[in-house]
Amino acid sequence: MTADLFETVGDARPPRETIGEGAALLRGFAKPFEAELMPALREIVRQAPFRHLITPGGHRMSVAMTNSGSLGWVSDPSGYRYDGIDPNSGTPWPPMPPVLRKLAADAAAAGGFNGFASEACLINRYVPGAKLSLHQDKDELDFAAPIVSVSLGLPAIFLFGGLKRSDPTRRYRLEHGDVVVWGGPSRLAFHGVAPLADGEHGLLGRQRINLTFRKVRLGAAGR
DNA sequence: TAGTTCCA
DNA sequence: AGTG
Repeated sequence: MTADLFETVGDARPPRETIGEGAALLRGFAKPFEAELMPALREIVRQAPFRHLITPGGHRMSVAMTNSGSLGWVSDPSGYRYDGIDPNSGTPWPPMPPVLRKLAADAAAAGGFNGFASEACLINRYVPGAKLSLHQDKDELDFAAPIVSVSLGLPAIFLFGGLKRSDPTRRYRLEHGDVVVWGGPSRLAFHGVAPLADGEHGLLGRQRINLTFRKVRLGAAGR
């Protein structure tokens, strides 16, 4: 009867999960932004198409990337760096749309970090089989600011470890709309993504899109 | 070492 | 198949 209805309507998972010191998983946080988000992403990708970067070790990354904002993360045989210019076009990365800025700032605040003004939004596209091995985000100059990671499309297994590569990792299934925020003592935590399982997502099809927001430069510039 | 592969 |  009605009692059965109420039992199945309630949330099975908590909306906010602590996954480490200064690290939170915000389930479904990006859902309210979805309608504005999708056209904004389409426009960014139109101006700066996804491309597969080469690591300093000479390997082609399975994840395809592009950027939005005043700075973008790039990798080539000479190393990792942030650059204001898209090496493919020779022109600046597409500006970060207000909806992306707002999503990043709101999520950071919900994760315990007020005043987050991201300068760079790295956009990663995973197709089935694509993965990101365990690594640290340490090319930024400002480690006081957190990392904000937004999941869209197919679900993925997120690996979250400690400050040493050898630290044990925990696995979290991230679904469309989930946001992970890590900073403070977790800012340099090793993390990665397991090979994407095949599937079909109603909005994005056979792919996962991840947005990673970072503050790169030191100090008040960019705030 | 934001890589791949093998093996317990 | 997942983990280390």
